[in-house]
Amino acid sequence: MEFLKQNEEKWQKRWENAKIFEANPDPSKKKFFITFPYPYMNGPLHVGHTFTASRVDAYARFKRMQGYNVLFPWAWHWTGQPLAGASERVAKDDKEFINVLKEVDGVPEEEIKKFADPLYMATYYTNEGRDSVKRAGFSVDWRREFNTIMPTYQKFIEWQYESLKEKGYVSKGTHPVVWCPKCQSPTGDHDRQVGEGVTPEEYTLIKFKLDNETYLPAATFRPETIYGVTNIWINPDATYVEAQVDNEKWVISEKAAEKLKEQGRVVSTKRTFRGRELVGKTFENPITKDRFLILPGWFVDSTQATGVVYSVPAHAPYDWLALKDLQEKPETLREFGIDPKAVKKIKPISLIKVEDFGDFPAIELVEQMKIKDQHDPKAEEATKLLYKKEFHGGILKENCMQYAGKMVSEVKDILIRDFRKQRTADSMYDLPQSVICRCLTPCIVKVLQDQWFLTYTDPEWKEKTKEALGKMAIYPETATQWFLTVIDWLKEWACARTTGFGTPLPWGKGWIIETLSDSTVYMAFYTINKHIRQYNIKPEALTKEVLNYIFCEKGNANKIASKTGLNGEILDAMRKEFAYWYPVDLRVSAKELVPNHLTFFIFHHVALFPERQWPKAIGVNGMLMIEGKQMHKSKGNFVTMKNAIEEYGADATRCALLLAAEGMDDPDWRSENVKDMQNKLESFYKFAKDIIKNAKDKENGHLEKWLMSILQHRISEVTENLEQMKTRTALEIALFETWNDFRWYIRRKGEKESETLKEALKTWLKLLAPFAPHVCEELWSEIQEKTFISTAEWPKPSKKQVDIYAEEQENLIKEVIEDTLNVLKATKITPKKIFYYTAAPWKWIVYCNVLEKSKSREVKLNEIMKELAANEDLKKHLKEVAGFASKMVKEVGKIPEKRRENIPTMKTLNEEEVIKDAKDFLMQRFNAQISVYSEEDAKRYDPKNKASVSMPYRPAIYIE
RNA sequence: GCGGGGGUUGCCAAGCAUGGCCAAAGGCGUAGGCCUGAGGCGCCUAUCCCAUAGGGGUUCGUGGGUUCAAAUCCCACCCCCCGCACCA
Repeated sequence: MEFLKQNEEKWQKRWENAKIFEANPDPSKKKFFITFPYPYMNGPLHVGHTFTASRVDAYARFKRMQGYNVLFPWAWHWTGQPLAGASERVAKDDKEFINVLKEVDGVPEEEIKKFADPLYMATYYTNEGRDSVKRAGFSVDWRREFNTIMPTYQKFIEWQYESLKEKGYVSKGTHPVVWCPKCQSPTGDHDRQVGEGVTPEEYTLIKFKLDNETYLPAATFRPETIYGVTNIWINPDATYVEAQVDNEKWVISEKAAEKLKEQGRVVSTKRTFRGRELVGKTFENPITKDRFLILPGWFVDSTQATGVVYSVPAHAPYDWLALKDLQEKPETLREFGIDPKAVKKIKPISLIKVEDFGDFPAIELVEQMKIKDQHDPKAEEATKLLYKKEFHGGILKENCMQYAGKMVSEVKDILIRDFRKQRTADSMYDLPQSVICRCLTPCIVKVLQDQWFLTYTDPEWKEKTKEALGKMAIYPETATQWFLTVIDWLKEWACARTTGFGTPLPWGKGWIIETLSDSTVYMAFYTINKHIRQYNIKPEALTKEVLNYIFCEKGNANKIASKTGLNGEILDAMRKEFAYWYPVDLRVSAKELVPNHLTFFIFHHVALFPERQWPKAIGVNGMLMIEGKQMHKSKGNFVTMKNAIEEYGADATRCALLLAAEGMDDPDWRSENVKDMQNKLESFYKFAKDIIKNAKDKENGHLEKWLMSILQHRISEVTENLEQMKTRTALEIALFETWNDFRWYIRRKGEKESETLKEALKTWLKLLAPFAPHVCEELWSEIQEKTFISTAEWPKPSKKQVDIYAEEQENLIKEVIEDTLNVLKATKITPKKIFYYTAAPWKWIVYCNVLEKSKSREVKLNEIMKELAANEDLKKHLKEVAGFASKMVKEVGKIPEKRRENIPTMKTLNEEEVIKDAKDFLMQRFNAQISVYSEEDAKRYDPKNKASVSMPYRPAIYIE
């Protein structure tokens, strides 16, 4: 229905004109500062953004209605490489890419050309994005908007980084990256043709001694196995070099020498030769000082690490297979001038004790798995299996010197550290698989020098961050554990890079602060950007002193003002604005940001701000799926925010998304569901309008009381769930459950012309307004409310309106229907007459008694009987009481706790009257005549003598 | 591999933390009826199996266990999703 969509734009304009979402400090009101991580502007906003932002907006609107002064700002992330990369592809006339921009992003032809300028591109998407956000009806204060390359923002980031450095959270060091030699830049996952997800791995190099001055560094992930070395493998056909590496003479593969040059080593090659030259020589184990043979190993990949491999046949299947092979080929050995007897003598050396295996697990595995030779693919499998097994469950044996008796997993790092200290070990990086850059150049590992890091390793910083986390509310709570492990796992983070947009590192020429590092405390910038824009404050004025004054209350206002030329009052206003809004009360994002952004967000806040300004809460949600699949531009299933809203309208889009998931579950966007939601909202509109139009009868019968009573529960439920960011549950109740209550009322009443319905509708609209604000606003105005529902007061459940008796009357009717249906179903009778016989008063006494007893502990029949026997009213029925009471004990178990408490407070329910009252309704329902008697009514019609089986809430039934 | 989250009745999805109110909410779909000129929309009813009297049986990834009692607790296993860093 077009009407609802037009309606949306109408209300968006009105909200804007009335400035109801512009929030200013108001000390008389509690504040609530809620944020959505600014989106990266290398493309349009999509339904994933819409999902998270809808949660943020629903919460913002909820809090606003609760009377909080709510600030929900918005900004745009321009920092980083992809924006530059994307515009470069346009500049290079990348057809495929341009097509995506046209087809998926919907960029007009004439605009695309201008995208060769990355700033133009960013501006374009930002403008588009702003339109979409407004069209979604998000309650944003736009006066605080910015992008991250604005000079004023950059002054803020400079302040942040200078402060971090002063506090000692920034360090300088080296860092390995996957590097494209041609592009001369790190090759991120997105820039790769081959090798997604491959990261540099650090090998330990054991420096075996070839002679007094020459080392043969063998690469390994298992340096503990040095105690089991029996020989070294060299590929006789590969090219090796003798090279000066820093101050030592190393023999390594030619490739390795090249690699080491990129890893901060000074390498000069002295001599190049074939591997076979080394074969047959001996070397010394630097730990045990034993000497062993170098043997030919064709399986050695000289392009991997140093091209030198040491052999531990007891624990490495490949080594055992290769050794066995050679032992059976004396002629090959002779070719290399090796005495076959010497090789025959080589015995595996056992050094790890591991469950399920004897001394030589590698040999056992080779036999068990029937691995033929080193070319058998099962050899790889066996290697992995054994590695895992020995790492987790292995214990080092006697021959491992001071490490004997320790678990492999716990001693590994210590051992590496010790070996390196003794200078018997070194390290190098390499890629476990090949990585090829988009430019088709094979990548290498480069160790970047002079890299700047955020020292997330700092134990005190970690501790403080955990403390902050402990004080925060995390929605859902299950995400807390994840945050904790991330805080522990985080290592030093390279916070600067050399290309792309961003704020230059204030002290490091050529470095730009990286995207995930310039977006951690910028929420503080929202608080002052209002003034910066309003008074056109120049970036030069935002000096360190000014910002220290605003954010840290350091310095003297007058002095700072006169020094910078800033108006002192404005300076103070900024300081107050920050002090008013901070801390951030809630930040919400998808779960993919937990391991980086959201955790950084906590880290930086605790580093820069005092405890009272630490964030209060984080909400985490799932990742949006499209028709059950991940959304990807390349998969052609990319849905933009703009398109979604154009097609379905803002309210339907929001509600469909919110209804799809909560917690960390992934919501699924299904166009069918959204379409359906659109229909639902339309019929909701009609339904509500009908109520408004027809409201005239002012009655206050039990049905009215029932409706108002139920509504109070709905208010509590929606409020409680929303409070916990359970947006799905909250919406489900606000929309569907409440709707069902209204339907029940109307059906029972037989018409919908009551004033009570309209009153209830007002509350219902409020409960729904955070989710579907536009349609609610429209209906609110049709009730002739002059205010905005967006700023109306959130309903509070009223105890006075809760009417247990009215609720129980309807519970009785529902149970009567259920039982009747069951009988009809079992008997397959088409009823003409239905007779109900309600339980006698004495049964109610017993029933309530049992209920009361059941509240606390297990019901004891004999105790109950004692009490009942004393009751005057039961004297006449004493014989029946025992049997009935025991029956009730069973029956009562099926009743919800709440009702168990409620029912006895009524003492009794006049069931006969209640059912008689609903006679017309039941008649319609079953299309039969309805008669009601009390069980004790002597004149009742009861041919099958059913009446005696009646129980409270379960009248006896007879159908003919 | 490591870490985090999950696997519920045709589908989506509640419930599982505090075992019994659970044959298991709600929505969708499907079937029947009403409404309509016919649609769509809306409304009502049904939707694990059996049952001529309100009852019984079998279900909650798989296999065990604890218990009077398990979707819910414990153990093992299988499967799916997300993250693993210089990149937004």
